[in-house]
Amino acid sequence: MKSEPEAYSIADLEREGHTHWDGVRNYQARNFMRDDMQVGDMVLFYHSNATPPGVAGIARVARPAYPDHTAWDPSDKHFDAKTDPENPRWMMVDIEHVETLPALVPLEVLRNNVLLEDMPLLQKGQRLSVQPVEERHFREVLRMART
DNA sequence: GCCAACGTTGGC
DNA sequence: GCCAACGTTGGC
Repeated sequence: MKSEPEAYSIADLEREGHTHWDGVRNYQARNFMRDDMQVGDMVLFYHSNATPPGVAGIARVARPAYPDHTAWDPSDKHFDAKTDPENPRWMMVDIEHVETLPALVPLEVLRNNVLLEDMPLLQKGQRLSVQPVEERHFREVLRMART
């Protein structure tokens, strides 16, 4: 899961303990949350639009997908006038903090690891804020974070 | 259904 | 700030 640290960082998650992942307004990203994320699933917390960008921590899914109420709040940045509360369009999950990595694993370092070359995050043009991670990639990123 | 215009993401 | 990539919108 990606977040711009100026908006919400791993430090924010560590301080709060858990959060709901509101504001996703992309159907593919929503579908991953709604269809594929289960309580207990582990999450790489990625800092996007950062200097440098990279994996900053680990979280865990704490609640399966449910309607994102911010879609109906006209004062919210991600308000969507076309979504009907009777038929929710946008969903979110809750995540809880697991670990703030001792040091960020930069995107550039990830790109230099051949074991990660087919990781979705690193594919050209990909920009989904929620995307799947294979276990082998997850483990490799953690191994890199610990060395 | 096609596609141009526009908006967003996010690395650099 | 620039720009590539991609998604959405809306006219036709």
